[in-house]
Amino acid sequence: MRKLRSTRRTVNAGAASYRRIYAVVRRIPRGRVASYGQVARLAGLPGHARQVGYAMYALPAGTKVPWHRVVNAAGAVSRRRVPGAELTQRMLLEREGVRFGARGRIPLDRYGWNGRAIAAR
DNA sequence: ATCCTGACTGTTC
DNA sequence: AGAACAGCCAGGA
Repeated sequence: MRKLRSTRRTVNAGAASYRRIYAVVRRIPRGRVASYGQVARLAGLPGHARQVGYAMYALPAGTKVPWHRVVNAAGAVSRRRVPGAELTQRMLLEREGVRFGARGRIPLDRYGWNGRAIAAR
């Protein structure tokens, strides 16, 4: 893991980042959601929200990572390349008790994960 | 190695 | 509240 440092820096860093990202996502409590930016920050990659999305995209089918708990900063399910998957995510969240607002947006002040413990609200 | 695209975000209009 | 911009990084062509 740490034997390579300079030449493969890019690839290595990328893989390590993915691991960190997944580790953070795994920590999101059931019935809570976190934004891509928040996950990035907690993973030690501030400002790399986009990469978090990319990492999610790279997740294999049947993963144990609760990727559906990651939404964008607006509290909405981000549109994806493959239409329909958004509904899957929404379904998974509703199954955990997350309620969606009028325009399919989740009130982050209520379901947002504070990054450590479960906020009262 | 260069260019384009994308599960994003904060700032500015 | 919604739209335009620029920044960031990885992967495929």
